[in-house]
Amino acid sequence: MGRPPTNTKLRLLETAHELIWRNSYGAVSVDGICEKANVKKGSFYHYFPSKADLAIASIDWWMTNTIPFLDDIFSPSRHPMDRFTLLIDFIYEKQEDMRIEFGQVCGCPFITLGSELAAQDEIIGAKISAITQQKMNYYENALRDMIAMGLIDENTDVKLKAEEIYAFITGNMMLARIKNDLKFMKKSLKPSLMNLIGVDLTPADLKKLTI
Amino acid sequence: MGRPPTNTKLRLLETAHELIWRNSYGAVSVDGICEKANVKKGSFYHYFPSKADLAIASIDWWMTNTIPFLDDIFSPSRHPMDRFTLLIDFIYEKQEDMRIEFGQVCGCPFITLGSELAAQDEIIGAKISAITQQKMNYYENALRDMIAMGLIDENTDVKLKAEEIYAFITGNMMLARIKNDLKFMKKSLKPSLMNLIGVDLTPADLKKLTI
DNA sequence: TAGGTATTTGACTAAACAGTCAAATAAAGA
DNA sequence: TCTTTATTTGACTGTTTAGTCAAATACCTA
Repeated sequence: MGRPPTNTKLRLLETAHELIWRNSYGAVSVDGICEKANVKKGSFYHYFPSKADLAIASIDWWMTNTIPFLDDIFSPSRHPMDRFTLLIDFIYEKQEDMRIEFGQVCGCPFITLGSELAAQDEIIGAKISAITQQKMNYYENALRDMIAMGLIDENTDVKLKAEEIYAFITGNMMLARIKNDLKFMKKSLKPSLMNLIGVDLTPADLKKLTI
Repeated sequence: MGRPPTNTKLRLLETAHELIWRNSYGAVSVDGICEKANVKKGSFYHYFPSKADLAIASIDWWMTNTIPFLDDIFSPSRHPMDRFTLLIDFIYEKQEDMRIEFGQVCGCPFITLGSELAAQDEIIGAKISAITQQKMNYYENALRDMIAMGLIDENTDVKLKAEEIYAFITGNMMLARIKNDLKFMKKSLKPSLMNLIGVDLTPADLKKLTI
């Protein structure tokens, strides 16, 4: 009974996510989101109590969308080194797509938003921290498999190493956004990451890791 | 002849820098900066043509302030490993000071602002990219000394390694800001960085690198 | 077809926003 | 003391902002 649900809420989530990712939270207005999503302001506030709530919801929605991809990339059926190289491919391809479509390398939406708002809104800080932890769990899992396979030093502190990996990838995405340039990510991120992880590769193997 | 200069412009630069660093560009208003700096709005626009111009000027001013510290830390008279450990000390102490004073780990002001505005304003993107390069030059210089001293592999690509170092430190500062937490930076950043650089250290030496 | 309910609409507010300007003021030098 | 010049002031504008609300609408079910 009653009027059936529409895709309005989803359109707002998608639009907000895209605009905030491409620009910033502060540079995007509720009016701007509504216009792009073809939604009237009254509808906006029917679905979301505030602009900040939409931002948080859009982050949740994007992470929920991302998990199946991470589950695929970090499938235990894959060789653990392939998981990391596939992760970099996945990241690079998305960044390159956006650069082509919007003329702008956009970096990581979670980190960009978190950096902007963490100091003002501790809910968003906690949310992004949780996502960070969630991603590091995939890394830890893969690192343990690498130890089991004798690919890296068995004394590796996997929690620490996972944090290093996350910080390294994050830093590179941030710099790619600021420079609006994917050269480093394309040419060097994979071999640099393998070196950070502590995998021993021949120079010939390293060369193959350019995207 | 004429009325002598005052410190009004400097007060605006300092205040803008602090407020934008602690919060974000979008969350800070011209009115807010003026109030905190005890400057009337008319004076603001006497010194700066726009809010964006002030932000750029405050970044320049902060980098100019920072250079003497970097020159000291990266003095060729120091052992190159000490340069990097001192750099981490320098970063950590500033972050800890701000955490105590403002209750917030603030991260890197250049990167935070760059990440927020790079997509909207390419002048600021270019400015932050230049600062990034400037910092990496210090790293490269130290890395070359490390090669000369036989501390790291003589085939190390110093340009690449400097980029890795910068991305790694940047990523860690960003995560510290988002989590509002300096634990990783205090406990693990130094040894992780040494490992990334490729210095061979005994476990005992590594332990000493906690701040 | 009537009743119930979620959705949509557009006009509305009040505050905050960046930016303007002419006039007032303070100090140094002639 | 008068001129010159940089600085300061405060009142002003027009726009954009997030958020409100009562009424209208669409559609499902009984």
